[in-house]
Amino acid sequence: MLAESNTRDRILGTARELFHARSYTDVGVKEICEIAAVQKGSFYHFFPSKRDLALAVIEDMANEWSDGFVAEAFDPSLPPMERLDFIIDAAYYWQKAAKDIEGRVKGCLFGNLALELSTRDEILRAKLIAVFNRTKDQFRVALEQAVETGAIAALDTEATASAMLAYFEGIILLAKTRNDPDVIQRLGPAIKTLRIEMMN
Amino acid sequence: MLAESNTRDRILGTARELFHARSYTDVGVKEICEIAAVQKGSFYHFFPSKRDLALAVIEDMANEWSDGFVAEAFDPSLPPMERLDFIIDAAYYWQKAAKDIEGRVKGCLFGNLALELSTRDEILRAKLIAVFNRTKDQFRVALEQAVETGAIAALDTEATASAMLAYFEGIILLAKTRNDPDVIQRLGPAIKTLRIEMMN
DNA sequence: AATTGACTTGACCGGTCGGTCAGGTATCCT
DNA sequence: AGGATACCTGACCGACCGGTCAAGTCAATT
Repeated sequence: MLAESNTRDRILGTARELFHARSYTDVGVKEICEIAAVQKGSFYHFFPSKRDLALAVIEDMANEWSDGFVAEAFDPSLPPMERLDFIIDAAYYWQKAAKDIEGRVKGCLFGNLALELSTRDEILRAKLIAVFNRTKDQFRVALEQAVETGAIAALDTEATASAMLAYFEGIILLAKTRNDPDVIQRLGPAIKTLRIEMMN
Repeated sequence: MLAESNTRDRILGTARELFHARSYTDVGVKEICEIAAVQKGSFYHFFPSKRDLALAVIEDMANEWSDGFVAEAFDPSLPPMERLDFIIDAAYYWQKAAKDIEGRVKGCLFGNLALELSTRDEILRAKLIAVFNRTKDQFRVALEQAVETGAIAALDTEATASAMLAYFEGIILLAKTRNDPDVIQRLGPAIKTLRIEMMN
């Protein structure tokens, strides 16, 4: 087999786009199938249920996110605090591209799904937590190195990393609500001012 | 008429609770009617559509939010920077109460609806922006007074207020995803460390 | 050549969705 | 008293939802 089943990938790809642009509930499997040019029955050959599709979408996107977007921004050869600017920049350009092309700031797929589904499905929620934790750890490593190199004063790197992740998701939420990517550019750099001291 | 139509209020109240606990799409008007003990036809006597109900819920909750929760936390007799601790505390106790009673951190109704609906309905989105703006203005006033009284150095109060709102929503998003109100308590106080300098 | 099994097709299912409507009751105004 | 208006009842609607299934197709294996 040449393409290792591109049908599955087509489903996965269109589902990801549609879920991101709208929401899980708002997008039906019928619509996904039509756009992916796949028959309903084929869909259910690859995914036992719509929920399992969501699981696969998260997994798929999480890898691309960790290995692409985040990995590039958190480039270890960069000075640690500069990585924060990089990830803000990356988020800005990404959302701006969506706005320019589709007219809409789509926000963070994980944040969107987290608010929509975390009260409904524990397994989905666990997956989302794992994605958030991986991103938080990237922040934490950068902070640890910044402390080591003396770029910033000692602080609670674990808590501050979580705070930065929260702020990151918060400004994207606000940018999506206002449908204005500039929010990220304007508010983003302040992520470097967040500090949580060590508790004794 | 004694109660000025408590039917409408019952619909509004149960809709608010259900939308908050789950989501707009996930809750049907049938379910709302059953719990509110109202007939379907009565529902559509008071609200032309489910969307208009959402509009009314936001309006209703926004008033309670502004006049209750936020107004108390942003008590003008408090030192300005202390108000920030108050609103974090209030958010914490609110989410903790939900967790203790219902087992779930429900998050911020406005944030939830913003991510769910802002790509789908422009009027709903405008209403949500208005709510966010009112809250942001409360942050801004507190910051302005803090600068006036010399409690903090001069900064861009408008931008910093937006940043604080974003951080506020971000930690609530994270607390909801982790289903852990302590996230708010741990990360919340760092809201005071956020700073955006004036642009020249 | 026969068999297997992954993949595809498209009709079909029961259930639920938001919304409608004809009819009824209670209250207030004239 | 009579009528208008506000509110309520519950059966009903077409559309759409996620999901099923019997009947294929086709390429690789034996």
